[in-house]
Amino acid sequence: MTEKASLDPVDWHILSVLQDDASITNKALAERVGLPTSSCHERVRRLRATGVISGVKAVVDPAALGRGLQAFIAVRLRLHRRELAEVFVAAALALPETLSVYNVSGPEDYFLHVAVTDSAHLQRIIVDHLATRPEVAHAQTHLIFDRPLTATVRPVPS
Amino acid sequence: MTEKASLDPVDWHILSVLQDDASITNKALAERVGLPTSSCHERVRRLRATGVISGVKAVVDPAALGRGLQAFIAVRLRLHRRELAEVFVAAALALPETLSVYNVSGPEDYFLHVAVTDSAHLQRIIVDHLATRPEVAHAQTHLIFDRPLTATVRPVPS
DNA sequence: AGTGAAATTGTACTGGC
DNA sequence: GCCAGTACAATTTCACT
Repeated sequence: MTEKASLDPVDWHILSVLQDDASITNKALAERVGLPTSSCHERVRRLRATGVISGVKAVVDPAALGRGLQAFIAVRLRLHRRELAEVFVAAALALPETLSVYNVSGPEDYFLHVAVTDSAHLQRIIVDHLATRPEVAHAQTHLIFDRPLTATVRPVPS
Repeated sequence: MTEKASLDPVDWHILSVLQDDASITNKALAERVGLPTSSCHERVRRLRATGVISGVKAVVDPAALGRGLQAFIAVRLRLHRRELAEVFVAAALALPETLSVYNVSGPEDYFLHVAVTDSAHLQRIIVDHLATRPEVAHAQTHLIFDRPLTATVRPVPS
């Protein structure tokens, strides 16, 4: 199951390219990594089959849809309502503004990553859909400045 | 610039599918949304041209590569070293374990999203590459339980 | 103008070396 | 792991609502 397939430098090169742009044709990818198309295709097939590449997804920019403000909302649940965690998670995921929900350790229980139009919109979400939930003890907002800086999964020298 | 192109329900349907799996063929996508291939292709082309779809990326699962533990590291910088923020960000992105860096408001200045092999590995990163940096005042770790639950960008009823 | 159908060009993918 | 063939899909063109 967790048989971490060991990747060679060419595999990492392929992953580097595909994490940046997976709409590249196999032909162009093969050229960039210096492989014939059939070999390159087989490499990609294996990376998918072994679960290293878990999927290929279109990235939608919320800012292009008028939702240019992103934030993390750190939520603490009431101790005696922890059994309602699943209810909370379901409600959080049902919010159309939600991008991701992280169940975390530490003083807070959940991090919600949301994309909203402006601070008023954010305030409305928190007041109407989070702070008023009985299982929620506290919600702390962290506005995200600029754009999130996203890196790729890279090899870690063991 | 920020001309939020108004999308109809079919566009949202397309976005919903492509955010889940962008490796679907245009033909299959057209069938699922009930459109001829040419119309569907044109819709997708426009979504890309207007920046709504900012890219197509392969999703790499760190767990399949032996990095099954993820965490947020909330970092607070020293007030009188804020001008070194760019240096810190560069260092954070250079860490191969880093997935994303968020510059946030609130008591903390940065959230680092990292993927590591285990808690010892995480400890090593923090001690060797974060806590010892002169501009870093404090680093608080939030382990991420389970898998992050990721949603898609969806329409928000205005 | 944007949608529906068909033809062409190119690539993805499967056999064999 | 590399080469060549076959089938299929992406993309353009044209007619229509």
